[in-house]
Amino acid sequence: METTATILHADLDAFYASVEQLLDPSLRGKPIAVGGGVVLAASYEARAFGVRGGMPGRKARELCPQLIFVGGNFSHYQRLGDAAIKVLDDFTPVVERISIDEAFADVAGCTHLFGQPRDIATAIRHRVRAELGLPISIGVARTKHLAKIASQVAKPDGLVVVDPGTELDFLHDLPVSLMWGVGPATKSRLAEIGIQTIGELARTHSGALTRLLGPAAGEKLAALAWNRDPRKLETRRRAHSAGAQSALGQKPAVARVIVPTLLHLADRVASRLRAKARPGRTVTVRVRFADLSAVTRSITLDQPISATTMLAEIAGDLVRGVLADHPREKTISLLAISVSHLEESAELQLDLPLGLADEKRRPGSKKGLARFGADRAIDKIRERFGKQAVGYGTVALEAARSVPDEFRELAEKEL
DNA sequence: TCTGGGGTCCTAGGACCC
DNA sequence: TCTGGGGTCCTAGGACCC
Repeated sequence: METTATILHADLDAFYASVEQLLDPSLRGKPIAVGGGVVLAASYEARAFGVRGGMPGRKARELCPQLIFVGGNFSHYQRLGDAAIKVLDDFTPVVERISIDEAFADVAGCTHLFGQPRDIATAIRHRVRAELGLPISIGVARTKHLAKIASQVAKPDGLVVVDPGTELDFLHDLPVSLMWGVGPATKSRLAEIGIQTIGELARTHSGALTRLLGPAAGEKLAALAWNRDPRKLETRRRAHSAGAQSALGQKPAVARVIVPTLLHLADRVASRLRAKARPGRTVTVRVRFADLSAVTRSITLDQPISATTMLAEIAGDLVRGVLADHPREKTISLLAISVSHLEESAELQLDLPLGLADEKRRPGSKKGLARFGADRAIDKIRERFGKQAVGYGTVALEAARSVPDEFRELAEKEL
């Protein structure tokens, strides 16, 4: 069955850094990093020195003394990322956005209008460059996995089309680390049995892979290594969970630290849930200790919640449980709250605190109604005057925050 | 001078039901 | 009383992705 390669994977190159260089021409051609304490993105000039995203700013400066740190024009990132995706939308409705700077598109249905997939990809790259001033790389293949690998190979600012018939030749010489689902742990496990290329992986007996990686991962990698990728594009994916976390440095594990932090995190999460009318049933907290080891604890409620103080109290109970089980840990370095099992709530009014044994939390109780009213009031004030107008203990946390809220919002998925 | 923050998926054991 | 099997949900942890 000889089909055509119609799946595109488009990926803006060094996105945040490219935007900064676009906005300030004096930065072009220079090694720059977006961020401060942590490198959020590095230009290709900086990458040549080994600077990578996620790296501590201090280490980046060691590797590249002339590195220029820039503040981050977050609103422009959102605007330009959206604009690039819109270019894809002009060619086909079958677009699956992966993140702010990356998307799949299937052009099978529009070649009669715009020509071969290669021509469409070329046109997209020209338009993004001409209209937005940004470099974008595109991979074209029959499967999502191969299109994604092709765009990685195409970078920076390139196009790679993998025609049917040449797929395995293309794939099998590449390192396994380019595959979806192969991170540091899997890479080193594969290396233990002498597998470094995708071809070597393809030729490995499936039983050996299953023993090494488990049934799901083993079969998946074996299939991908032979370019068998059944995944279709999903144009409308909704999030299954929403969370927030805050790195604290090294803080004592006491209520004075924990309570306001959880309230702030609960506020971030719960206000998003309320805004999209998607309360959730499972609350998970994560506590990271001084040595960066972490513990999670979760509870699944009978009824979904999205009230801020309710969420903060449940999270507090879970965190206290964690600390009670680890009495020797006196210092915490991170707290996180996540809500999953998200439901569709037709009416926000349904979201009263239900489902706990605690008498005070029964629906219709005065306390529950009062809290519900407080959330509504805060949501309304924010609608009118902005997020900063009112909040929970944000001032106290200001100094500890290492990543601006605007950046956090860029990473949020549509609920 | 030991990496931030928002997500997804898989695994494995236990509880519980049929 | 003992034995077997399958399915689903919950919890905790790990790996991975952007």
